Amino acid sequence: MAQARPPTSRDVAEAAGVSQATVSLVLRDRWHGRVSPARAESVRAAARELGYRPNLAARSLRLGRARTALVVVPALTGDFFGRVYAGAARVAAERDLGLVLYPSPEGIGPAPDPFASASATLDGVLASSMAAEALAALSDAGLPLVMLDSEPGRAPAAATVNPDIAAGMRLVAAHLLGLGHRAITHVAADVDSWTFAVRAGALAERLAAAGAPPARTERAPLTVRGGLLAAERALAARPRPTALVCDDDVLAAGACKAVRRLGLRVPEDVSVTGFDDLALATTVEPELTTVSLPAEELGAAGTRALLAVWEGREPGDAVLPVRLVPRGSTAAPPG
Amino acid sequence: MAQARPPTSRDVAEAAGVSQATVSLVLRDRWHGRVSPARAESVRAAARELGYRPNLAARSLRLGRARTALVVVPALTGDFFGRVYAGAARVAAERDLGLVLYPSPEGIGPAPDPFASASATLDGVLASSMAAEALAALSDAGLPLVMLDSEPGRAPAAATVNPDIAAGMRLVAAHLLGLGHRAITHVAADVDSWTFAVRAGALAERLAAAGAPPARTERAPLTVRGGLLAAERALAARPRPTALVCDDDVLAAGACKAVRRLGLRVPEDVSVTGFDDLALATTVEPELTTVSLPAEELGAAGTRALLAVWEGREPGDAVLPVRLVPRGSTAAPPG
DNA sequence: CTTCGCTAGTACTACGTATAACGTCGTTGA
DNA sequence: TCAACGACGTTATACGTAGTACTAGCGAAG
Repeated sequence: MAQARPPTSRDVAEAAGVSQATVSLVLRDRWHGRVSPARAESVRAAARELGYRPNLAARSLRLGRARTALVVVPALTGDFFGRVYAGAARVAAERDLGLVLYPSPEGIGPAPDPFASASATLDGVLASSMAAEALAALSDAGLPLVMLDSEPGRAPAAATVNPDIAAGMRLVAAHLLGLGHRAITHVAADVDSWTFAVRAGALAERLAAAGAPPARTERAPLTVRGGLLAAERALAARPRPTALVCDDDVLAAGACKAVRRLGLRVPEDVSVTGFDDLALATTVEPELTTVSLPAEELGAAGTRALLAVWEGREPGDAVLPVRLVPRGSTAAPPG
Repeated sequence: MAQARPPTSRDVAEAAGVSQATVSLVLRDRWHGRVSPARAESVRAAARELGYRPNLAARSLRLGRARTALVVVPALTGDFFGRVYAGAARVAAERDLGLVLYPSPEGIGPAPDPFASASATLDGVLASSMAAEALAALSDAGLPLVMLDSEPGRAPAAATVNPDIAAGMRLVAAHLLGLGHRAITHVAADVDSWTFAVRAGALAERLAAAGAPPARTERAPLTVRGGLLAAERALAARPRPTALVCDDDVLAAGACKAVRRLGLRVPEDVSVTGFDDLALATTVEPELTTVSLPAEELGAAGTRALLAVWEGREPGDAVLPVRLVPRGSTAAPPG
């Protein structure tokens, strides 16, 4: 039978015939030169025997910190932030720190207090800029904050980690220009966020640099249906665009549907590009030409930045390289 | 300037000119008849003024419990468990309890200790059966455990909450039989899990009840590519099946790809059904006929079951209704 | 005028941990 | 011979909270 009450360090001490202080010293690996190796081993054995787990609440209380960060991501509806979290969790496991995942319930329901729902002492926050609602509550808490995919240098973030969105959009533009496209419509996410502003800016800039006409723009909510409707509007214009540059793979999936709904083909009649390289990109047909973002590395770098802050170093802003992944949704324009 | 150290209940007491005990009484709403309304209000005002937040570590330590549950889900790669969590979070917010999300990094990396990574005192676990790795570590912790999508009545789960998978698969079978299909192949998830065994059993049973020939079976890893390869094998058989029943929408998406890769059409030549009604189901073309599971309700009911356990009631096993969603991927067989 | 009861609080303690400060031996150098 | 020292542990305390047991004051009942 398991005991009703979980064993404490005092129970371990009693079992090993030492004081509670010694147990703490041994299990925290602070015993070298202060406890004999034999005793240390017997303490560890007793702890193992009893199935001792340190009470994290007591530890946090005593230490005044918890080596734990809150990871704030948008509502979990895709695979992108799952990958970000996986990267963060990998680093966290290596460096022995805790992560509490907080999926901001944007548009799903009222946001519970991130702190209360975390139920733990937090001493850092790693947040995606997409989780705007939750950030307000967090900003005035005085915790070190590392932002993912957010404008560098803006307080109160101690550091930012960004994929090189601008370079990605330039690669998309160059790819389409190289195929011969000139009539391009930008299916833009209807979200007021720096990351999307950067996409628009980089696209315009690259087209201008090539002497191509500027892209038209259709705004769309960040859903498949949003992409579909925006693309339908875009394709109704004359002359018809030969390429649709979408801010996101989800929008691109919708755009592909719109193209076919009008009796046209992707990519023969209209090329479509996505962004993010979600699982979705290789699920739909044709598979999407898109920009692959280093999601895992984003989470990992963010976590390292937070560790840097804790250790008193200045992490600075990081920009991670991205990659164009040409697939079946782009081809030379017709004619 | 914010203070270096966050304010404690003692700071609030000093500001309000009362004792720390009074602060605790007032803020925990245990003051009725023990503290005058005027004093109570002044305490609340002082707390607001200072931006007081109770130290959760201290509270957990004192109370010996945290009203916090660990939610164990498989690695976050789709939208299903995001919805489960949203449902759980909704109930948690209503009933004032904390949830810590633990995405089991199956196949992604080594599993960190669920307890250590939660960084909080836990007194319950809500777990999906799909997160097998993490469950081993959890099972011997002596915490109340509510399982989602798992065989009822198996220890150590205190309760289970399941969508009515068997009914769902019977609906699929009836739907296809009604359309006239007789040559059916089951594209089965190659995962040793109760939930998939139930699917196979219900399909076989329903076909037999209708006097139809039994389904053939092709096993597939739970990926788009897995579904594609399995469906290719299935479609190579003679006579060729007229319908592919897939254990999951992801497999169904792959199956659709396989059909088209062989120069056939969905649903004119081959019908395809999915399961789960993921976002994916309405993203691919044609949209998938599938079984919609009440994901949010699954999370909500699981959380309620955990609350029941905490309150000393016996929650019992729950089965939630499912719904067939006919869409474009099924039609009458050719000929 | 005592005593009871009620209101409106306060003092104090325990939760489990980490660590600073403090013994207590046996050994060693002068 | 004795102080000094190192090796090995222990005692005691604080972290912030919740709540139990107490007290003080005061009006009313006896």
